[in-house]
Amino acid sequence: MAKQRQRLTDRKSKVTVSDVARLAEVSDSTVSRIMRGQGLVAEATREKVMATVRALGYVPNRIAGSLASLDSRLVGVVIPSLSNIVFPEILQGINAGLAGTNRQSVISVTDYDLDKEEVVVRNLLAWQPAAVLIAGSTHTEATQRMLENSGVRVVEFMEIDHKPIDAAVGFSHVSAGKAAVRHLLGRGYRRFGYVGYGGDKDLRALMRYRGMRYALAEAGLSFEAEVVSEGQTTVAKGRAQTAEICARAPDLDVLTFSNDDMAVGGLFHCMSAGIRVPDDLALFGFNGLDIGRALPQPLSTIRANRFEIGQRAVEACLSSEVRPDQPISIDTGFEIFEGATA
Amino acid sequence: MAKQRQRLTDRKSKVTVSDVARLAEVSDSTVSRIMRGQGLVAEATREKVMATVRALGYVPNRIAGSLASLDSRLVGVVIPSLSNIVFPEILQGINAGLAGTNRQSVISVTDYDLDKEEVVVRNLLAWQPAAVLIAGSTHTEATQRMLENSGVRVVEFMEIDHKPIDAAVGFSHVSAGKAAVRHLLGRGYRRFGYVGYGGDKDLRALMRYRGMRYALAEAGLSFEAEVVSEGQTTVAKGRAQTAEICARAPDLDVLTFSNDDMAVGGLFHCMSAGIRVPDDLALFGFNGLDIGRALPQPLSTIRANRFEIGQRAVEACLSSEVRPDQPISIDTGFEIFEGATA
DNA sequence: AGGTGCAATGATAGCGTTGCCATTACAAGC
DNA sequence: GCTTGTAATGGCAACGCTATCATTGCACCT
Repeated sequence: MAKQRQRLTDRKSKVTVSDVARLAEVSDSTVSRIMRGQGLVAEATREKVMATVRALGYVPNRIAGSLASLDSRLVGVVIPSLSNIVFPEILQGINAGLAGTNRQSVISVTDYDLDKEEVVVRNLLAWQPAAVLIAGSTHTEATQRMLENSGVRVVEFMEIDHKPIDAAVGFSHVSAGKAAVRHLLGRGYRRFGYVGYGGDKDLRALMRYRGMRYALAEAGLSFEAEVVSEGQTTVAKGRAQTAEICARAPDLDVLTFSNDDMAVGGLFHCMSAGIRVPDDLALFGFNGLDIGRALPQPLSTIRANRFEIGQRAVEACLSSEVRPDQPISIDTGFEIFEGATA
Repeated sequence: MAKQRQRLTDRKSKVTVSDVARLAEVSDSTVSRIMRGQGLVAEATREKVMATVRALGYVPNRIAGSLASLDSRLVGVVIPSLSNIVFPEILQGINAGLAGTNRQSVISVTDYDLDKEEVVVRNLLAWQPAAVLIAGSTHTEATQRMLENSGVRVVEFMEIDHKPIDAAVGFSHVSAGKAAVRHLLGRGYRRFGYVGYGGDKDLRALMRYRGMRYALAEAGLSFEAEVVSEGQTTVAKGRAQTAEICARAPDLDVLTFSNDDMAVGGLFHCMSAGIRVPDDLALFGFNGLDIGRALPQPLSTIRANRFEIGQRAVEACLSSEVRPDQPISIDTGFEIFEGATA
């Protein structure tokens, strides 16, 4: 005699396929087929079932569905921050790429912390995603191993300076740093200062910085002053740090910033302090943000197409279920925007 | 004789609890207990099992776990946009509130489109979230019904101008609009212009606008000119639209903007056009963004604590599994930031 | 010796769906 | 009439885990 277990049932009197099937006088299979829009179903049956679906307010349980079909339709996205406008822009590209597919993104934020990234990746993989899109190519050993062993497609976006696990989409930050400095050297600047943030947390900012130093060294130069802060990038920080570097090293030609937010802050300082830009001091940002273009004096900067990075990252992982034989890198490039501040 | 079905097995040679259990010579239950950190387990057993977990690279399948325990540990978050900095800030508050709990957020974006919101909510509910946090209180009828019938906790954040389904966290945008205008009237401004975006999409901007009109009408006044655009808020748009309104109505005292982005653009236009702020023309924004404070001339605006909104929204829905008898509204308030542009 | 209580572990039935057949109904062809 | 083919539907195990008992082993009492 079967013992009747009670379990957590009664919980929320959820409506299930079986409820719908019973009321519509069809089998579970038929309801399932209709809800998924797959397989052959007579029009009359479909209407009858849909009517009861509406009547009962049935919402399919994707958790059960994913378990049964062994496909979660999820794409995990791992980014370091949401407050840096750059990442929301990439997310828009990702969502655009995902639109029309039946895939859905799940976003996790690491706060530029590789240990947090490890936790976040573990949690993500537990949801059996079809693919993982992750910012950057520097991870803890454990993260690296998890991603490799997971078997799912992994696209590392933002940078292509390292060899990817599976695929990478972005551009070379080292090259971008070099390009910025070479451009400024070409315009005659010689006395460089650097204003940055993120310390050793924002690894891409660090790579650009390295590229800049490399290009300076080529010309027998180096940064004559640097002011770097921790934490997130803000206009206010850029302003304060620019004030500081100006006080510390008054004879600089040009300041390069870790990004546009900071550079805009720098410009605001100059406006307030009566420093003429670019005659007294030139400013050069990075990212090509909207705000830089709208300034009274458009900001000189390097522009990268972030929306495209997101979109192509999605394409890269949706193109095939299996990883390529050789890791692939997709270069989305960058361009110098001359502006009026350098 | 049992027929041996093949099914999609072999798929990814996934490691399961049973695999771990067999190798560690314990039962599935014990492995499960250890992975969840619940129930009594001898230290020696734990170590033995964890060793095999590491050896096999076992990652628990949360899909199966959620189905079995009838608890997904997911909190759905629905926001209109990621490019409007305001929402990432709220997300940070939400993540902060979720930290330490075992809950995890899942973010969906609606692009200020109520029909898209409906789709997004349906997809979210299919994942059986423990709660749904959704921006705003205006939804399609179907969305409203789904949320009501889902039985899960629902927190509508950003505004408290409407009666919520379950709970609301935010402030009154109508009051904020009124407060802005009354403040400006108090400072002697009489000839008002409005520069906005979002048309009838951004419903909260619209409510603030209504509040402004109401307060103007109280004083026997109205907007003498308005320039409104579609789409998302940008500094560039603010600049262009300010130029337009200045050309169209040169005698205005003060411009109120739908938000700070637009107002910053307005200030940039004034700088370029040689319009003295606030003597020739005063500017008043909304949101209290970081950039407004860092300007050479701090932007006059209204500040709301968005991080707190996110955090308290989480608190509200985690405090209890069941809805309160009466819908509750939590007012996080706002404050006028005097600044130097009005 | 025989109970008692508790720590530790095991066995198993679901959780709500879907994949994979099997089955039915009915029209067309011989 | 009897296959044969195809559209439509049904039955049921399996997905990987956890909730809920049941059981075992052992120290400690009386």
